[in-house]
Amino acid sequence: MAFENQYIQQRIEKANQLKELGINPYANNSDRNTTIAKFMNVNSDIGTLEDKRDENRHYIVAGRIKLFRLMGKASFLKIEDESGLLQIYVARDNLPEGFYNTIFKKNIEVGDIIEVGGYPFVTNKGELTLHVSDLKILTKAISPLPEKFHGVTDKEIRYRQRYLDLIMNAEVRKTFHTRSRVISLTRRFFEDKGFLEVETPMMHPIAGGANAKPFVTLHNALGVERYLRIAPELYLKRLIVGGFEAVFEINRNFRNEGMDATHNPEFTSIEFYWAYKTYKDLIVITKEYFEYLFDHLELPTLLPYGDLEVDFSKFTEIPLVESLSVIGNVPEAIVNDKEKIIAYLKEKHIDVNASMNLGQLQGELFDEYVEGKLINPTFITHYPVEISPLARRNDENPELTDRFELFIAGREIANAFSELNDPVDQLERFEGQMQAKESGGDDEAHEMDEDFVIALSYGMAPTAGQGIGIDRLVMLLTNEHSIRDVLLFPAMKPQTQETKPEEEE
RNA sequence: GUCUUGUUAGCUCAGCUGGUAGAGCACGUCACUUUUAAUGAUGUGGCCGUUGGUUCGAAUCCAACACAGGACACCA
Repeated sequence: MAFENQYIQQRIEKANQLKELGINPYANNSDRNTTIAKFMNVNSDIGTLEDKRDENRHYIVAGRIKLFRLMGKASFLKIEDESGLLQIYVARDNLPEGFYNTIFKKNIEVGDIIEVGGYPFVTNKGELTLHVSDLKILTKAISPLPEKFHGVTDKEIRYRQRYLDLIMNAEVRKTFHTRSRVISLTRRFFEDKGFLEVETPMMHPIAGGANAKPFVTLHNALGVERYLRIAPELYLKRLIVGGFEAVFEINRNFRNEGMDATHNPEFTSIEFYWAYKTYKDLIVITKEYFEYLFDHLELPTLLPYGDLEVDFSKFTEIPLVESLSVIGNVPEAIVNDKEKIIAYLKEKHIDVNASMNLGQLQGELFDEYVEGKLINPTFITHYPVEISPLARRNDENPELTDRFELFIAGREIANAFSELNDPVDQLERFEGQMQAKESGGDDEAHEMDEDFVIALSYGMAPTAGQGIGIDRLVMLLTNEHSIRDVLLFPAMKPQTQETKPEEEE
């Protein structure tokens, strides 16, 4: 059972005692009239006063008890609200007759949420403190909090019971404040640029827009399977066909793949599509976007990330094939020769499927020798057409695409390209992907989406589009190294319960 | 999916080459009206992740399983 623990039983008993005394331990309302941060701010002058106190000021604050130091007829407590931590001084003789001994000392403890009224003063040790004359319990906590000094460090508890993590760890709260700011700023940035925020389906008849395994669900009324979306791309481009010229969507994608420090089955991205623009315009807007974020988040352009230091004033560009030799130190003579790449990789004991085409092999080389070395922001441009089924071919070299991916701290942060708007080419690319799937080489190849090809057949203006992984971006900006630390409720395996008795028949 | 490390009180952790459980905090009781992880005294609290095996005897050794962390593989 849930509440059989002895400490919880003790606390339930205290809640019952409060009820018997006519005090509801789950109060209906609070008369709080300021936050702790405002209290600290407004009363920062108290220490300069002659008595170090001002009994004419009166504030009511509320918060959770984090520390309880009881010293006979007086106590010091620390209470915390979202804005900060405040010491309060509670003395017997300042409270109604009997309150201190029968209610306060006996039935109020660490973890409870209380409301206190009183005046500000500064203690002998120099700490701004609220001198309490009224105290009311707002919410009784019947489960005890983790230990006051070490807090909760067990990652499993922190993720499964995130509320405990948030109660105990102020820096975790700060990370999620930053995450919220990033999303809010992103929205504002694109709105200010004239983009329209749209919502496209989360349940797709065809899992398109990326190469990934989807989650499958069943729509009972229609009797059909639906896929949780792996990307919103094909719907957003349909909107460009429809005449919207700049759209964006910030939302979740779902991919039925492994979980690790940089992958969660559901993750947040922004995708935006911009008509009459090319990938070169996207490079410009991406730089502006980062500048905007750093400005508003007040981050230094020389940003530490673990052992690394990322210089956000130094965005560079380099074509993918060139990066193989220049950054990856792969011999220049082999990078455009399929057989030589296979031989080279074999020599380095890297397994490759012999049926891979040149573009895929160049992608392999890039992943192996270049990606991890891209610390400062780097736009890798001109991806091979074979690994870019939705991107426009380059005018000078049709084997390449007008595409880039942005890498920072050795990780992909964004993927962008001038969109393929030739419907016949798009159809052929889908067919090529289907072949790759059937020949067994690539079980995550892109699905055929005929309806999308038909949409393109009505004409999509030249358009550039980009996706940015918000979770990884937040990781970068908050110096976190696991995606779980920037997701409030990361995916976890269920904990095994005792076997259900009714299923034993 | 593979490898690897971990799982002991509400929390943070000890527990050696097997002899049947320890600390700090928290909690209970007592003292204490300016403390800073308050202090002093005293007490309660354990399916030692689960299941099996070895053994006279298992928190400890072995195996399987579950969950978690890390690394690799795949992906964003």
